[in-house]
Amino acid sequence: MTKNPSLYDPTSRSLPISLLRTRELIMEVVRPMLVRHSITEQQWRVLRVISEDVRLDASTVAARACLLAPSVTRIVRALEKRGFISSVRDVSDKRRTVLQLTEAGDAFLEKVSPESAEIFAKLRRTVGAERWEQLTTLLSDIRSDIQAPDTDQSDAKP
Amino acid sequence: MTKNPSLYDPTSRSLPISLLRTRELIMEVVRPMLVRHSITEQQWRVLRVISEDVRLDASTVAARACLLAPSVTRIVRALEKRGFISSVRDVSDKRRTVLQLTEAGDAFLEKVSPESAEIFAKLRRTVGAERWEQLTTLLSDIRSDIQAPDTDQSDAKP
DNA sequence: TATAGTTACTTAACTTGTTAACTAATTACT
DNA sequence: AGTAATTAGTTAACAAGTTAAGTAACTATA
Repeated sequence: MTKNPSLYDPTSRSLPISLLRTRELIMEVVRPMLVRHSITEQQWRVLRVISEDVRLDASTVAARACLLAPSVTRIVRALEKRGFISSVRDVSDKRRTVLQLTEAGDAFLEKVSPESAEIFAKLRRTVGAERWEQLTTLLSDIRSDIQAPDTDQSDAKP
Repeated sequence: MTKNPSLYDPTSRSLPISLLRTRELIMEVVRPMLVRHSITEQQWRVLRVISEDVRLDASTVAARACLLAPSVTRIVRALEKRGFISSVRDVSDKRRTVLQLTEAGDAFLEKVSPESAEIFAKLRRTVGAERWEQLTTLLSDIRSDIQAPDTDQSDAKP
């Protein structure tokens, strides 16, 4: 059996693995809070995404929360049952479902907010505010690059 | 219903969500390759992790591949069946399972390697080598910070 | 204005991940 | 040495994600 360490980056420098491990480390700190409030990670993401806009259709929420459509169907049902969001058929395009935060959903976010803020403030102190900012900015920039791979068409399809 | 945009960071700057979205964007490019070689993301991570050391126990693999123990049990069985790894009971601690890459597993990694390298080289070019390095380094550093929250014991338990 | 093609979402079947309970082995304590 | 506590891993039951097929609505085109 040949050990060939030069074939791949060490997993500590593989970007997908590195992103996953870092996220996992952060979520270990955050998860207990979500459990206390009886909400899943995915439901939490959907709430956060919906709270950013007045009205959002299900597909957009799926994309922004990194979920597939069938998962969103279930999560929306759960959040609706809990009274945190409303889902209404779009009048101008009856295929679409328009999702909105309810007052109860908004109140829930407000209730959880201080706890969440404290956790992240502490994490931010641990890694240093500067580096924290650096990371969020880098991630955001890199996503833009990948989504809109700039003017270089050298190996784009003809 | 009150829209209160100041309660939380926009999701684009929330670190857990940002890490997830960035990873998702990268995996969209990588996934077709894994599908072509009939291997799941999780199996791939386990293979990569195991390939980094001569022998590794299942718990260590679980931690490094961001998987839970029961998932590792299943994945190990699948990779073993495919002949990519061997799992043997540790002689000095009979609770432990020692995992090792087989020749076939090594050959598989070598076979997939060029494809993988090409995909990542291209991604790296897209975001710029400098920023790519910056990100991997930042992530690695930040993980160290969180794992070993340095000398500040101001709110550590007594 | 039919109709072929596409889009948005849902449902169903299957696969995976998750939690909790369990077995076996090792370590710590008296 | 003997027993309690801990650790490593597995199993089983359940929850969640995934794929593929299906329905309804909309768009483009002939």
